[in-house]
Amino acid sequence: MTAISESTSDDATRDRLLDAAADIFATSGFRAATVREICTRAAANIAAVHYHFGDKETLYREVLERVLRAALVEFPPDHGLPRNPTTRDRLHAFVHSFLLRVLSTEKSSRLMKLMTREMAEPTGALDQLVESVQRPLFRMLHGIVGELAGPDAAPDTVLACSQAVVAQCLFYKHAEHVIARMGHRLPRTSDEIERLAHQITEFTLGGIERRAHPSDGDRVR
Amino acid sequence: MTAISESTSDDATRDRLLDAAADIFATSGFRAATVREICTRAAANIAAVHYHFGDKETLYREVLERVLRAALVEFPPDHGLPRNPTTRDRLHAFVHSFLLRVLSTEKSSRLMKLMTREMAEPTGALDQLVESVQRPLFRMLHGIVGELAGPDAAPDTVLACSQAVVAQCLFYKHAEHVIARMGHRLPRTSDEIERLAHQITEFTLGGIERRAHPSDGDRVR
Amino acid sequence: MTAISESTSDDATRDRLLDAAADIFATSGFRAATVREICTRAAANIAAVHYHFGDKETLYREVLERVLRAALVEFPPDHGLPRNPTTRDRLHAFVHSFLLRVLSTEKSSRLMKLMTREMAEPTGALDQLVESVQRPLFRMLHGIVGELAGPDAAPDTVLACSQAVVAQCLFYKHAEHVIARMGHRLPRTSDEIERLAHQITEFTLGGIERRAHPSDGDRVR
Amino acid sequence: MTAISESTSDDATRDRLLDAAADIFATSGFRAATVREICTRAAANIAAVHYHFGDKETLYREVLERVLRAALVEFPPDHGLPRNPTTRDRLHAFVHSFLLRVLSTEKSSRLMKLMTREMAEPTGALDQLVESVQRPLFRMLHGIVGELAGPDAAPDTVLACSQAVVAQCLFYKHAEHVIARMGHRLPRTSDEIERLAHQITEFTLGGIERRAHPSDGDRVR
DNA sequence: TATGAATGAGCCTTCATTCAT
DNA sequence: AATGAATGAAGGCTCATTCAT
Repeated sequence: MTAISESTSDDATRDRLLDAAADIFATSGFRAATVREICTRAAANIAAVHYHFGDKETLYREVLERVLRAALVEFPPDHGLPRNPTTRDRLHAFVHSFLLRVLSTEKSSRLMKLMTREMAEPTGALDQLVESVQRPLFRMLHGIVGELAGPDAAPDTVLACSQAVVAQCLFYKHAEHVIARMGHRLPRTSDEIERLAHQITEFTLGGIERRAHPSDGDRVR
Repeated sequence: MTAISESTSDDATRDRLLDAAADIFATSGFRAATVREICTRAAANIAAVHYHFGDKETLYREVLERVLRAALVEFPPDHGLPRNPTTRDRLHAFVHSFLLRVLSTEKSSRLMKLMTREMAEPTGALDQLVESVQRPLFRMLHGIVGELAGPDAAPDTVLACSQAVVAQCLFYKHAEHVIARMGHRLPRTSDEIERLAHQITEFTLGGIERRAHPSDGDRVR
Repeated sequence: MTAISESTSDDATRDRLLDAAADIFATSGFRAATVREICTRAAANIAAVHYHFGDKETLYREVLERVLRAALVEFPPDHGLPRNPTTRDRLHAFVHSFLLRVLSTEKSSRLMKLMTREMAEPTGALDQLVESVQRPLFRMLHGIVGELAGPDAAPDTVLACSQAVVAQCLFYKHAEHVIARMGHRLPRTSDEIERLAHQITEFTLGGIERRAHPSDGDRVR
Repeated sequence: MTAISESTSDDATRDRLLDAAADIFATSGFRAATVREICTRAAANIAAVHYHFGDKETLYREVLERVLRAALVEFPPDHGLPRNPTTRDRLHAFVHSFLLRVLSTEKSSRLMKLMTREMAEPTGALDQLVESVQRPLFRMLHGIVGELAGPDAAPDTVLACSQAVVAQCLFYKHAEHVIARMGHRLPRTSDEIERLAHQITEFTLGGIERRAHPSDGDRVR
């Protein structure tokens, strides 16, 4: 009942609940996941979720936030950047870390699908994530793309190109099942992810150049 | 009692069910949608879904297939193509029609979200759709990109560039809510969609060129 | 609409319904059988049962009665009796025909299970059957047993012995599944049924004798 | 709130459910019985059956097993046997206890009808009961009949005579309704049951004797 | 006469949440 | 602080029956 004993035992159960919930939400989605299953896997009482988090949705939000933060810590957007990076280096690092967060480990991968799900079908947990995580990231990307496009590029163009980068990165998570069903290989290993990062970076550089300097003419027929 | 009302009402209930189901599935997703609500909105009895479709999932599949086919009829991938189109024209038409299917009308837009949802969280209805709809479309796109990249382009490159096109088009539907929450404008009017189609086409052409002819050097810093 | 065309077409559907219902009731029991399945198998409309019989239960009663009458016609209780039968012959014929009705053909066998079911769980269809079929049969058996027991036998004894005969015959239908599960063979062929009839007859004669002439002493330890 | 009511009410709901289920299953059978009615009679919530038993069928199996075990404890097959029983005593005790289990108290009687029902229309709960209860009982009976028939009796004969015993005992439960409808009295009181046990025992002894020693000739015409 | 779409009551089950202990 | 039995609303589905044609 004291603060000490409280925080000790509590936190253990609380953490087990968060871990179990992450697994089960990732596997089944928000609706299909059941509080009972989460508590069972966490070796906790059926009432534990209500006790520690109030309700299922609050638990879900905490899981989402926690997972996203952990991924950002493991793979920050300046991941693997050299000392004096070029703008291109920074774009590549952004893309590469994005893909790593989204595709790398089995666990992280499954958990990141929650984000994809959330984007297609927001449950209300999305709002806070947009503000605390996605907006800063996108702002960083927007800055990089702005530098690449140059000072004369139209704001619309910079925005569209930035969105194209995000679109390409998310696609491999979002369309995961369709890609697999079409018979195409999904990047899983470090090498595959690195190669994909390179491809996206190059593709993007080409796109930006053409959008930013249309005066060069259409070299492609 | 007249011959007219007779023939009209033959499949009236069935059609009303399909319409109502499209609305509600689009709004709530498969799991959250309830048969009761669908029947109520269709002004039909609770048992009507079972009578006409067997179960909820079959109704869902029929809605999905029906919506997709209707969209493809309204906006075919060669939508608005001139008599003797260049390859670039064909890419633009593909992208433009894709966006129109996904973003244009309020109704179609909401319905297409079902596809996005399905891609993130397949229910089994996806398989048949991949085969009957998505694979042929992707093959067409792959052909176009192959022509643009030229005969010397690596197969991997052509595939990746094709995926980049799909990724950009889907993004505006898939990340709809996030885009809105970030304060960016979603293309809704014909003009906006047309402009976006142009942007994606140009971006893609730039990307393909750079990926296909890397020897040109990195003109962007 | 004339009486002629009426009876022709009607009777055909009606008969198909009765046949189909017999099969399905026999297989699934009254509750588990569905009107839809019966109509489908009879290649009739879903409303046909209501049209021809009023409701499911009336159809059931007609099936039951029809099956029982058919079995009694095929295997009457004096089945195979010689010209001047002894009382023992008549007992044997009674038992044998009883077993044949209950065990012989696959179809008849399954249908007779309806009777067993009905005895354990009467649906209201039993009353009329008791009166029209079972009471006359039992009266005949009671007469036979009375002759065998002799004029001095107590009424109670005659009744109990008659019931013992019925009990033995019904057992092989009623406990069918348990017998099979215990690993014992169920009589199916004519020979097996005939042998069982002989066994039951002999057992019964022994029982009657001992009950009717207890003065003989207990020869069995 | 007291310790007493606490420990008592631990499984109170579960027990009330079992009692209510026994009543209602006995009256209506498995299919016709509804979970709602059971819960209502047990003064429990509609979800209580799921919580305590998982589903309707598991509840049914537990009721069946419980009823059978209780009956076997109250009336074991050596019920009322003297110190040094003869084989005939043991047959009588077997028959008598069988009848008591099946016919005695109102409650037990109704519950035992579940077994009868189960035998005519097994739901899958029968298998375990056959193994755990019926097979050992039948083996015991088979031993008794074997002793009575003597070492020279054919195995077939011993089996058939044993089945005849079971058939006679079950008949009064299985054909309960028919017997009543025919106007014959069903044994209910201890005296009536005892008299019936005596009748069946004697009838069986006579039957066994005749089947086992056919050389004695047919004393009954 | 015969159809088959439509009805509505009801069943089993599921699940997040609550509450007495 | 923590439990787990109990709750009650709701969901998908089934089926005999009805009714307009």
